[in-house]
Amino acid sequence: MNKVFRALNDQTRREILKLLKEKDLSAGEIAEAFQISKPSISHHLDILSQADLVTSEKKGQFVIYSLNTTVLDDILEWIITLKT
Amino acid sequence: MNKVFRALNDQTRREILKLLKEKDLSAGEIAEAFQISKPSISHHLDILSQADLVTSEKKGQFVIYSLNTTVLDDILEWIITLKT
DNA sequence: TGAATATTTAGATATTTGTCTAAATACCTA
DNA sequence: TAGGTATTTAGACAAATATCTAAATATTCA
Repeated sequence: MNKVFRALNDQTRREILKLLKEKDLSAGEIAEAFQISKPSISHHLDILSQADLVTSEKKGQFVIYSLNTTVLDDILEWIITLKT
Repeated sequence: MNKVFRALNDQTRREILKLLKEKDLSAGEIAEAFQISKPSISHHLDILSQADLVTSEKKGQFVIYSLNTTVLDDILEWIITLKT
């Protein structure tokens, strides 16, 4: 859960998740949505992957990223427990 | 919301919130629950305050900290929006 | 095969973060 | 008012983080 909190603690990464909510995207398409360099985006995607918030699949030259929200359940439960 | 995510991105601070869920505690009582120094705990409490996750009130020599979970609603909504 | 495209890896750098000790501040009580 | 307790502030330092450019790797296709 540590890795998930860590991954969520960055505006760029949170926006990447929002983008992937709409549809799967290649690394390049994700990078185009931001002003920062492709290697930096690649790094953010790696952190999101480590937290299991995204999955990726190689499709030819492209790497397609998808949102995985199942790991957010632990966070939700943690927060709700704190609130109740 | 940035500050809340930031505040939650630390194991010690998350444990402080858990403690405060049970009951209000002074800074010293909180510090006793951890192996790290009082100034470090004070710093963590400051970050939690900045995020509005805790409130504090001076009671004589003591500063009593209380949990405030209302700011977690935004986080909950953010996560749920991502999931649905 | 070789050039073009997509992505990641490597290495560098500035900033942020978590921690510490020492000192300052605030309050209580004898 | 002086000494003791509680807490925060200041300043230092090591580790983690976000970013960059350059280079490496993987894939496509003419």
